[in-house]
Amino acid sequence: MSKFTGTAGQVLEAEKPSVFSILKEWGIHKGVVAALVNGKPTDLRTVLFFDAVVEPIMAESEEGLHVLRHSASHLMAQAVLHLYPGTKVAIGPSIKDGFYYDFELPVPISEEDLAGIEEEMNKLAKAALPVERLEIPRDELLVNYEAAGEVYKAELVADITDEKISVYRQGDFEDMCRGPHVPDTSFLKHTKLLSVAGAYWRGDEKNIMLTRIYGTAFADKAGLDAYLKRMEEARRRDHRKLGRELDLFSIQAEGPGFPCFHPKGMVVLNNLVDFWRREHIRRGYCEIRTPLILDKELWVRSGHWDHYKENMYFTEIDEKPYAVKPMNCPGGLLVYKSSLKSYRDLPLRMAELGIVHRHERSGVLHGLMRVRCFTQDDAHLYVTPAQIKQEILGIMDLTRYVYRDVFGFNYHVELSTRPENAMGSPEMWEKAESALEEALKESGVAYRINPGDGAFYGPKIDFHLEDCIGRTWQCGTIQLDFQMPERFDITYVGPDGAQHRPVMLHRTVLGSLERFLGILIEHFAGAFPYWIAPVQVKVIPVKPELEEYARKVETQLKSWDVRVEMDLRDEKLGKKIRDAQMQKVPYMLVLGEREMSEGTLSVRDRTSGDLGTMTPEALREKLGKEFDPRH
RNA sequence: GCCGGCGUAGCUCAGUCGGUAGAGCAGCGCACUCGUAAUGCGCAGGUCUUCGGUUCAAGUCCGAUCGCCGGCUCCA
Repeated sequence: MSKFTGTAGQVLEAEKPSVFSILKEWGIHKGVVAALVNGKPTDLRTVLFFDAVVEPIMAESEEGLHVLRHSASHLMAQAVLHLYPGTKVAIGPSIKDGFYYDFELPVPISEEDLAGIEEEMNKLAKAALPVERLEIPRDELLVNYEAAGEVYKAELVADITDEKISVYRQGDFEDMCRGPHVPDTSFLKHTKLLSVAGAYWRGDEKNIMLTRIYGTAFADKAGLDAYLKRMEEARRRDHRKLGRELDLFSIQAEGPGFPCFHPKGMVVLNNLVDFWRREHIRRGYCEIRTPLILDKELWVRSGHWDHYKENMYFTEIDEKPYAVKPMNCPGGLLVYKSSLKSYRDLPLRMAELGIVHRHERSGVLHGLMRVRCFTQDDAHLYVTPAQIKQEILGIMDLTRYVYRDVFGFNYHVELSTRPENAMGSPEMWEKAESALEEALKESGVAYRINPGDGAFYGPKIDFHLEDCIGRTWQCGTIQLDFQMPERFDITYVGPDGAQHRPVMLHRTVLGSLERFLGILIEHFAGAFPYWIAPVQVKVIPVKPELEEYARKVETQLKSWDVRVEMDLRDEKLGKKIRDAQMQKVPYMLVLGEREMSEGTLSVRDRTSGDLGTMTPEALREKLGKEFDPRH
């Protein structure tokens, strides 16, 4: 007899019960997909012969969905093998919001084929095939996979040293897997296949490209429907679609990855930059601007030639080689070196809205999020070693202020460490990495380590913002660099009168104006906050005869620095309101005979609708209270 | 760059079996003189991405090209 304890104080003594029977005995078996046995995820079918604490994993919980989706990936693999005999299976994990499975298929498939696979999955789900766990000796499994021509599975087994490997079987399908899984396939009735894509075996582009099918699974229909609806909402917010509809920017075939900003997009960018500049001045930064094109020799000296050439564009001037800058630091260093620096100048915070060009591979371009020319809100801080931590904390404070307080974003922080093509000694890297980590710890923010993702000249702290469908984009970054100061032999005169080497911090807050704008568009679904909206107020006369009064109102608003547009088209009021709403203009002023005779305005808010009439002064006061980080 | 898909009017999309291109919105004109999310009528707008091939005939079939979309790899 073994003794089992539940988390709500349940107790049970039984002889070799299954996990499921224990939960059933306690009456908590409904909606359960697996269980934690002494904290370890376990199948419901598993038979226990030792004392244990047993806790259910509910289908709707995060772990439950993980189990469900992982099982769904097996179900999909089974269906694919039925429909496409000869398919080799690779790996099929659960991921955020769903799952995928990679296959080598005998024939290419497209999204049109997904319906057929779904149908087969539903058939298998209905059949309620028991999902059983087997323990197979490693060597036997390896031989079996090799004999079956399952080269990918064989490769995976070859890397495992355990004596026994667990395999899950459902009907005619078996897959090596840690589990746990649902007890039978009837748990997998709410699945949806989403897309098919290519994916390199083991994520290495030197390897063969497999076919990956993405899908998702939920505990019930409501969960699945809610997810599909959320995806739809995400598409509605896509910055590429809104960018066109709101006439913010365009990217033409003549310039792939090189966006054109339209007048309205420029208003947003200019306000953003205006805010950025004020905030930096407040925080003790100065601003510089360096050339887009500089002598190739500079890039050899900086190490970019050796470490970043593939991403650079080159040109020639008077038969001498030049490069288009992919980063701003070398130019900034030239400015630093242009005069003698004293310790009294440090920390020296030199900001630059630098336009950089980088050759990005064609397949990675994505609206404003991934482009080939972008404006970094860059800054280089030249500091003494003793000032490093304090300056990093200062940048983190600025970042928190901009992301959270000004725009209301969620973000997370990563520490990216030494990459493969790193420049400089391992000791320097260790020193730099621990300095960053120390600052992170002191700041108290949660962070995770992103190994091998540092810049070639130093480790970095990265700030990631979420877009509308939960994809995250790196925006801000703080990079600690001992290399460039050496390479460029920059110095400052210390209090002792001797030459000392400063340390360099590279950092951005917004990251790139382009990407940040893309994220702003999606975050606000195009309805920008008042202070940054391209058009803040739309003046709408009820009929053409009121043009004169409308012009008067327009002039008055302009004199208050309000960005105002008039709609003088010979259209019905409803139409003009609708158009202004769709352009997401924060305020609409409806002007009719009544307003003209009283000298008032009828104000409509884009979210709450008609606010009634007010005097121009009252409107001015109201607009003056709108949030603006520059005030 | 790689895998798969898609390119028809400014935008969103029809276009059957290969027979010589159509709608809505936007634009322009006219009428309506209008009160909080689409007034009506008319006009104009296309080398069907581009180049080549098959065919009596190609938007439609085939190949390439450029671009875009979803991923992978790579990155702000």
